[in-house]
Amino acid sequence: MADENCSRVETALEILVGKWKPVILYQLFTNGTMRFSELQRALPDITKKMLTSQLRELEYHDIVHRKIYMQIPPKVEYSITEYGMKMTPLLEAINAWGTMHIQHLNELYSEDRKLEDAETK
Amino acid sequence: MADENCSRVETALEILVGKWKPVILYQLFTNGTMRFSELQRALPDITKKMLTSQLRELEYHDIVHRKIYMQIPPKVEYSITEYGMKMTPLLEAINAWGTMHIQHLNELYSEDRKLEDAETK
DNA sequence: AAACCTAGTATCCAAAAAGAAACCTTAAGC
DNA sequence: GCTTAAGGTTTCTTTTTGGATACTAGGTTT
Repeated sequence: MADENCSRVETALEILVGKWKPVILYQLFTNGTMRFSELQRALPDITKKMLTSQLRELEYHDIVHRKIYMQIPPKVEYSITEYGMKMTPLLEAINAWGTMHIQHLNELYSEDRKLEDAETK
Repeated sequence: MADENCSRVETALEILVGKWKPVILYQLFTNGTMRFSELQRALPDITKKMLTSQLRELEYHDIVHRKIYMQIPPKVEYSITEYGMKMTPLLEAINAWGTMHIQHLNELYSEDRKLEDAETK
């Protein structure tokens, strides 16, 4: 019972973590449908391998849809599924909390920065 | 601008990820104040090293408070800070989404299980 | 005087995740 | 018949995480 709540939280987190998923989701949420190469261009620091694996995981979770055009050279389009759209409130909640928390950390540790500023003068 | 929203999401996630943080938070949220050894007993699979490092990170983020009693043998108590309590709605949102998502995955991939069931007969 | 207690550190090692770079496919264009 | 294009996969290396074990401090108990 103790661990059931946790496993749900952990399940939810699995989908978000992996360093690149938030940015990938962000791209797809804001740009709608995107080709593989468009995602690569939008996220220059991610390798093909990583991009592929993260997209596959999101696809497995029914968050992202992968549409293959049978043509050469290949064309593959990625988009957020209808089910994936249901994540919007969650992402917004996380975003809101993150925003507030960055602010909070700033207030907590701003003393350090004041000292640094004073030293550089 | 594209990455600012992401960085907030990522900041929020940093606090939750690290495999053990959700369980640690769960313990502290449900049990209130706990000693180091109590946490160890409640989470037998986590090593001292991990428990220490996760608690220190949570402490840095002002989610967890660490109270040291100057006595021998040492006594240290951990608890959720007042600020940390503000995470409750977020944790509940993540938990709710996770619950729904597990259900969704079940429905999506239950075909496999039906086949397995048929085979074992 | 030896052993025990708590809350850790320190050191070393294994495993997992991530990155870099080369390779693959197949049709069209030069 | 060589190159290009898109969307990957494969292989190898590096980095990051996590775990096991031993050790510490210093007062209390045996």
